[in-house]
Amino acid sequence: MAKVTKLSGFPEWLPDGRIAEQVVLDTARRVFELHGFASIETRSVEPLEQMLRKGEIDKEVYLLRRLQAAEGEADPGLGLHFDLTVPFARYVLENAGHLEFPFRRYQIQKVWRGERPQEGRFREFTQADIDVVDRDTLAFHHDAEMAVVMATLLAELPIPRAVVQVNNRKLAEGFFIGVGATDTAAVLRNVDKLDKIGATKVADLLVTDAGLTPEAAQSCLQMASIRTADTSFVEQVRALGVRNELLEEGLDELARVVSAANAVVPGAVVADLKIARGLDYYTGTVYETQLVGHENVGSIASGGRYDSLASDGRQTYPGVGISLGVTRLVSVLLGRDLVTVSRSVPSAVLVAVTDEEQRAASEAVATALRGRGIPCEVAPKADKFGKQIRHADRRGIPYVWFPDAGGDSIKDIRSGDQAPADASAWNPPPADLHPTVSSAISQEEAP
RNA sequence: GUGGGUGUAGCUCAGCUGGCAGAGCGCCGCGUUGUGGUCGCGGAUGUCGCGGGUUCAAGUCCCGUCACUCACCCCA
Repeated sequence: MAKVTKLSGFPEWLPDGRIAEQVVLDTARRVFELHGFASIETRSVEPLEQMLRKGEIDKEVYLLRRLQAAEGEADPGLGLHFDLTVPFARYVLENAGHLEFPFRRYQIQKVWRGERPQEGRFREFTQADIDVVDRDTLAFHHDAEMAVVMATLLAELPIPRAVVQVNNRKLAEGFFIGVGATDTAAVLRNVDKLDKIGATKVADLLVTDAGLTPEAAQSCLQMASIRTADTSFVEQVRALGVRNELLEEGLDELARVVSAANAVVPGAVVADLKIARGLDYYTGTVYETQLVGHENVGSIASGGRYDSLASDGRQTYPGVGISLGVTRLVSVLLGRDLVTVSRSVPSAVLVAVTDEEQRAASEAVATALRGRGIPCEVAPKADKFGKQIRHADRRGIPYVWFPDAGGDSIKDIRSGDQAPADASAWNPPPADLHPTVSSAISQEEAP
């Protein structure tokens, strides 16, 4: 199940890898729809100024240019979308008059980023995104709902255990202000490196880069190290003795998310106070998701709350959402051999061809099977039966059908069992009807 | 964008101070003339990334270039 990469950062899977990806996509759609999210698709391009608002010129956006553009022709200023949130915000503004609020939507599409590729980092990849958006104010319980839906989705996939880590930017900012920080963004950025470079180096950076006193740095480090599966983080933070109004608000919000989520998906959502996520538009809750045992590939699902997802000047639209990195997840599953795909083709049955004069008889069998929903294909050549069986074996097709004027038979090539069969009545066991994707390893436990 | 590493068969790679381009796996055939897998025997496969240079001679040394890859930045 190897990855084939012609152009770095633009992954293409082999057929069995694609089957694994489709399981993720199908499961995402099913779980999202089960929770009442409506599907939309937005165009692939957005005006540049939309994507680069707040002067973020450092974003690696791919530009759209016409090959035959005339000399001096006006630059359309279009780029391939960088994420699904900005296009969604634009869509909400454009269609506000036609939408019912609160509006719940899911969106599964490719996005493009011109970054340097690495394991789990691509220039073209698929995101599966859910958001809830409302006018003026958005009920807070949706912050817990996003984590619950994503945890539910991930729990249904044949993958290592996933943990949604939640933090709250009010909590972090309030705490940093409470210890005297002036550049809270710098504190946040450095605290986020805790896992990667360790406590002592972060402490140094908090003093040199973020301008904290050594005591304040220690305090921030202690706060950022807190991680609990329940609401006990509140007491742990309070024990550090920092007092701030924004901090209290954040503590309250995060506690509500964690307790509400744990009531639905116990253990799948934890409070982790070092999660920074989103230096741009997130204003409250932030999410990040790790695959247990594969933390180094980064978050596979992230998102957060934004008080003004969109604004038309007279009305603001707050939202909260989370996005699954489908390509990142699938690339880890395939690249690290974490899943087993039962076969590389949809066919459950290969109908053998006795000789080319008898091909019509084989086609008739296939038509009968297909009429009853059994995916099958007819052997491409009337080779010796040994070769036809091998053709099926190579693709993982479990059954070979032998037409015979004296009575058809079907062989399970895994067991070698062969039995008489009638194309108008035979059915494979349900487990063999479609390719299956299963976990290749036993589930790992959390640290 | 910055800094390392690697490019040899379909895949994973070996190839010494320059001297006939290799192994394992896979693939094809036969044993087994219409029932695969195991086993045995046999066989095919190369722009040594690309371009230039040094040399009697370059996969090997030098220069350039492209691609891939890892880390940083940032993020799904």
